[in-house]
Amino acid sequence: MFNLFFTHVQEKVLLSTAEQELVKNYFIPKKLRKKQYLLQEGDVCKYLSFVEKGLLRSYNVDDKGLEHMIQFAWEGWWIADTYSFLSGESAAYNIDAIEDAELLMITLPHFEEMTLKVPKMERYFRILFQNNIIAKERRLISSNTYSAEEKYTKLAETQPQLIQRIPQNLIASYLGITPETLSRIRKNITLKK
Amino acid sequence: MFNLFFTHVQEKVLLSTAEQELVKNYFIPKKLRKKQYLLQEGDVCKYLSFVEKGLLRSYNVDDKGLEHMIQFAWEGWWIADTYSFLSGESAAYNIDAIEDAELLMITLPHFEEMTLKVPKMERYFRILFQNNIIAKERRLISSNTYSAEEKYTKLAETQPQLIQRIPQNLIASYLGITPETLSRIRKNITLKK
DNA sequence: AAATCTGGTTGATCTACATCAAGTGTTATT
DNA sequence: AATAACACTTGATGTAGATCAACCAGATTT
Repeated sequence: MFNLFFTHVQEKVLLSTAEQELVKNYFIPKKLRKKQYLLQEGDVCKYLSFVEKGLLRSYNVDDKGLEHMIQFAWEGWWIADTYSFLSGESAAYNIDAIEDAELLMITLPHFEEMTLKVPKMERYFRILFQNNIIAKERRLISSNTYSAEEKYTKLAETQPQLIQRIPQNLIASYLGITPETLSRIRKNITLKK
Repeated sequence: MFNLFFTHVQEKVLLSTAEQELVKNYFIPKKLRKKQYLLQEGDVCKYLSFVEKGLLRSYNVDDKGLEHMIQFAWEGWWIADTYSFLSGESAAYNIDAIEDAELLMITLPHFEEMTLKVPKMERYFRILFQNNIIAKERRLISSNTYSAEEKYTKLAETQPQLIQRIPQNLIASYLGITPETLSRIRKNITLKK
């Protein structure tokens, strides 16, 4: 269950067997069926989750009921409902499974405790978050700078796996465009060739 | 020189006097005049900088020569040229001063070393980055979800200092709209009242 | 096997915002 | 004091992409 997890962690920090055992105990394994929500209705707890298997998405729903993709996560990636504890937004925040998935979850209080008990995990997450900031910055610039077609082609170049695995309508939302526009863009691209 | 710096660090972690001394030695103080670049032309070193005084901006320049604001930073904030070491972008990345500024800079190699030597700083940055991710996520959703007017009014509500202190044309770029559009939006808002 | 649902395509129309262009007031520069 | 440079405004026009609507194919449910 923790195979992929430790493979990924060990790429950034080296844990002793004892540390590994400590870390393991903070995580709760969970399986999700396609379309199932990560959180049950009314669940107030915030989680950070590592994806061992499958594919998830996080998204919010605006006041008009439209979904906006925030992130996709598959094997080897983390996903969290971080956004939701920022107040002042009249938006719902959800995580659910696009494909059947297996996760390792940790609550935020346990996360804080673990990073104190195992400083190497503190380091692991500092590095992870640092890289994530860069990725988000890049996406932000892309969103403000490029046309819909440029955004799509850049995504297709940098993250081909994403294009293959994720339904077009969700990719459209991730890029901040409508499914119709994405469909036309794709048609246009194939015509060019 | 380090007053504000340690005030901010101590909000998240408590450093001993010895640790403070250690940390201090990794930082290089620097003063910048309005419009001066943080990096000299050809400077390859990447820095992370804490703003003690003044106001900076980071931005990139696309292939059409247009500037796109990435971040603003004033007293108590950090700014970095993180984006630039991602390859595959035909874009220049700059940091410069909007107002005269005083900084504390650390190179990336020193940063890595410091976090290893002073684990509390590792923790400080993990928390800092975690919060930054949430902020960027929020900005990304805003960018994909809302109209130009909504983006501006939301920014004005959540970051009024930013509106007061930063020239309109830069705010426009930060929101991914043109200065002309922002001008019209502001006119429109005052007319409504 | 029929019916419903889901993801994608295509067309017609509409609109928010960009672009181009000219003009104003204020702050630097010589 | 004259002039240039800069931040902002206002108007006229163009366009990328949204919206609305109908349709289709494959998968899922009954």
